[in-house]
Amino acid sequence: MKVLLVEDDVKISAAVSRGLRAEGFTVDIAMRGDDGLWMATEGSYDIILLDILLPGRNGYQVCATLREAGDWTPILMLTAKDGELDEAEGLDTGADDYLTKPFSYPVLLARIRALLRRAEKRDPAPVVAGDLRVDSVERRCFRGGFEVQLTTREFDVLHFLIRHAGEVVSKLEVLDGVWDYAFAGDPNIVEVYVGRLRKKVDHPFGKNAIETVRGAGYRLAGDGG
Amino acid sequence: MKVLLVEDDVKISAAVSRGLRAEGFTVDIAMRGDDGLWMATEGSYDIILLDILLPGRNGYQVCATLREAGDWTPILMLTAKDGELDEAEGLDTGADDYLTKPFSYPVLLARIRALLRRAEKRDPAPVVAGDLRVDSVERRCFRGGFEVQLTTREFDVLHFLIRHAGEVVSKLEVLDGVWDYAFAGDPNIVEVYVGRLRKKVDHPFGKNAIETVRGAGYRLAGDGG
DNA sequence: CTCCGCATGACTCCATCGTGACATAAAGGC
DNA sequence: GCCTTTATGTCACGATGGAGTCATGCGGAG
Repeated sequence: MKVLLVEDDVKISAAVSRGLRAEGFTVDIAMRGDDGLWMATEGSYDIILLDILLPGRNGYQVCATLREAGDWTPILMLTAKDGELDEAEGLDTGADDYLTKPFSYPVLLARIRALLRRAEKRDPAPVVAGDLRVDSVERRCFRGGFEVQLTTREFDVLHFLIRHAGEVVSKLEVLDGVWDYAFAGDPNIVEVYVGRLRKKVDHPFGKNAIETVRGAGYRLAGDGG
Repeated sequence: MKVLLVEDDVKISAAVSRGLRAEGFTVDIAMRGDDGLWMATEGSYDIILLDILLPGRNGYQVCATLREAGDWTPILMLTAKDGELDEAEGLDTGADDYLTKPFSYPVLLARIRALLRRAEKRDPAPVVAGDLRVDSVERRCFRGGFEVQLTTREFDVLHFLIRHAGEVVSKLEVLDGVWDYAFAGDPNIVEVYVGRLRKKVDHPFGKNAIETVRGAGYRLAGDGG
């Protein structure tokens, strides 16, 4: 699960991102409104946490621009103090929820989970490919009815592949979709994780679920098997 | 990949074009708005970088004129300073993105790549010719309902031919379109790949899907068969 | 008939991918 | 608090398939 946190207060963003990462979220941080907009447009996030008062472009504008562009990623608005946010205005620009600072971490987490559940219901992403199934809320994976134990990263990679089942996804797309924006490492890491996944979820016999398309990337078999 | 840069500041255009050429882009430069418009109309570019303040005709006008003429080449607007560009206005004329000067080169490059990716996805280019069909997302090729295994290069060449189905395309055009940039090698490579494609996708009997036009290039049969 | 452009099969080399081993960092048990 | 275990990412090496080169043969155009 990828979270985009757009917040210029370093203390808050540090605390929030640390907490969310401990929960297994992958967190990207933007400190300016325009940067946040850019990252939201380019990246693919499961949820966006958006401060109102931001340099570059305020939260309302970011939110409105995203919605105009047809991006309906769940947005949770963060507002510095009661009254700063005209709630009606915030919701009118297309935000899904708002939270007034100071907020406690458990409350934030609860709101995030609630939004994710709601978004999941509204727009269910494919979670099944062949006899593979993932449960994104519980972070569990099943093959043919039997559960397979996966680590956080392994799960994220598989989840990403299932959401793009049938498509060829390049290693860079996987990297962008699963790892931090700031991840500067070797794309070889994708090969490593695909390898680990194959060991765990591929059929012992028969054709591989994750197919290598040389020079292009990987393809998870779609409905066909 | 061909880039049209419309920019009257010589320092900027020199720096940008040098950088982009190093990345393998083919860069054409126009210093006036009307020249840029003409080049955009005449040539076929993958992306246009368009300054706002230009002699001859400003960037908004160039952009709007192109869109009116049905030209949907991705356009990245460049604006000299914050505030010069009324963003709403810039986007309303049909620009796909905008970038405020001064910008760093990596940011420019990232934006260009993002626009190209986006354009690739929304590109409704025909992917069917006769009983041949290619799916660029799944990177698969079918002849008469049966899948044909192609390597990356073979796929790219066939994809290019199908996008130009019915037209005669010269070997150089194929080279330019598939090998993208500065390929220093033997143009004979195109003949080699056409040969390999014929082996894989042509009918064992009956007329060839890929026709040789001696002295001019190749033509992939269009809807006719 | 002759020439030039195209077709084709064989061959080489290198980029890409797969994998096991290892360094670090975080989590958990005692 | 210390030690063990598990997870993440790095690296290097080996295997392999495909990209590109080349030489030769063919055939249409003039």
